[in-house]
Amino acid sequence: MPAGDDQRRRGAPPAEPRAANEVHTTVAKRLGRLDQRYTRNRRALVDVLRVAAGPLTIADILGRDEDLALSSAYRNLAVLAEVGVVHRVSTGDDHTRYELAEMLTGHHHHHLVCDSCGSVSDFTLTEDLEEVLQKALDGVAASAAFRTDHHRLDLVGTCDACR
Amino acid sequence: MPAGDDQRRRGAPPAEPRAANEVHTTVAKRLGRLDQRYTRNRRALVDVLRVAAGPLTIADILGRDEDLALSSAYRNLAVLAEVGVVHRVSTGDDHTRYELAEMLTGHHHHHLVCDSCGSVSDFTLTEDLEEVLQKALDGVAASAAFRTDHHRLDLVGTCDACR
DNA sequence: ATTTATGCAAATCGTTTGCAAACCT
DNA sequence: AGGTTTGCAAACGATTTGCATAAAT
Repeated sequence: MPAGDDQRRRGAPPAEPRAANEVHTTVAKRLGRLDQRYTRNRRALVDVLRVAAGPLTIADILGRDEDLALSSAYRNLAVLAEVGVVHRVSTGDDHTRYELAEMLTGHHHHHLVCDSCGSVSDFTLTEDLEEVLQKALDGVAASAAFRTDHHRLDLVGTCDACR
Repeated sequence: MPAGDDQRRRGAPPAEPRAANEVHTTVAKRLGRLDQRYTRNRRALVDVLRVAAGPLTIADILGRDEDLALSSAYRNLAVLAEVGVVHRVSTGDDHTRYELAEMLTGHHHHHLVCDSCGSVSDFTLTEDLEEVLQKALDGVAASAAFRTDHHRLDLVGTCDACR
C-alpha cells in the first residue's frame, strides 16, 4: 500500500535520475527472482551507475567507490546483467562499459562515442523517429528470422572536449 | 550534401561485390597516399574481406588464407584501417571483426549481431529512412558540438540458426 | 642499398577463475 | 550449519610488440 510516496515537495529534490529506493526495490526483486542476494557490493555498484552521466568502465567504477574489489565488481556486474538490471556497452576501445538498464532509468537512449578520448555520453531521438525506426527494424528482423533483443545506435566521432 | 545520387531505381539490393581490380586500384591509391606499400599480404587480406558475407574475425580471416600470419594480419589490418579501406567492427564478444570500408563496397549497411553464436550479418534500411535518420543525427551532433565520423546501427539478438 | 614488411616468440592488459576466509540466513 | 560472496593472486586469451630475416623499391 503505497500511501503516497511522493510527499517531498518542499525543498528542491536533488535532480537524481530516479529515486534510489525505487531503483533498489526493483533490483532486489529481479535478483530475488533468480535466487540472488542483494549484497552491499551489488548495492554499491547500482548506486555508482545510478548517478553516472553515461556508461562507465570498470576503472571508472572502482574509482568512484574505493571499497570495491576488481574481481567482485566483474562478478557482480555479470550477475546484475544476467538479471537484466545492468547493460553492457561495448564501444570499440577495449574497456567494456556498464550502465543501468533502461527498465530502471526509464529512458531509451543512444550513445555519442568519442574515438579520441573514449568517452561516451547519452542522447535521445524523438519518439516519432524512434517509432518509425523501430518499425523498420522489426521488419528487417522478421524477414531475417532474427529475434531482436534490442537495437543499438551510436554516433562515432570526436567529442567537444577533443575538438 | 548532394541529394540526387539515386541512379538505380530498382528497389532490389544490387550490392554486387565491386570488381576486384577496381577495389585493388583504390586500395593501392589510398596506401600510396600515405607512403604505404601494397604487399602480397595486404592484397590477400583485401581479397578475403572482399568476398566475405559480413565482417570477419581474425580467426575467420586466417582460416580462409593459410599463408597469413597472425601478427602480420593484425598489423596490416591496422594499416588498412588507417588509410580508410578497412573498417573495424566491435560487436561485444571479444573478437574484433573487420570489413571493407563502405567507400569500397559502395553500400551503406548495418549489422545483425547474434548474442548466442557471435555471428554478424548485414542488412540495409531504405534510403528514405536512412536519410531521415541521418538528418536527425546531424542535428544531435550539432547541438552536442560533436563531430561525427560515422553512425552505427545494430540489431542485437538471436539469429535464425541459434533459434 | 636502404627502407619496410614479415613472422615467430615473448610481452601486455582487460577480464576470468581458483580457493580459503568472511558473510548471510 | 549450509550455501554464497568476497578478494587476493594466478590463469586466460585476444592483441601488440621486439627483433632478426626476407622482401620491396
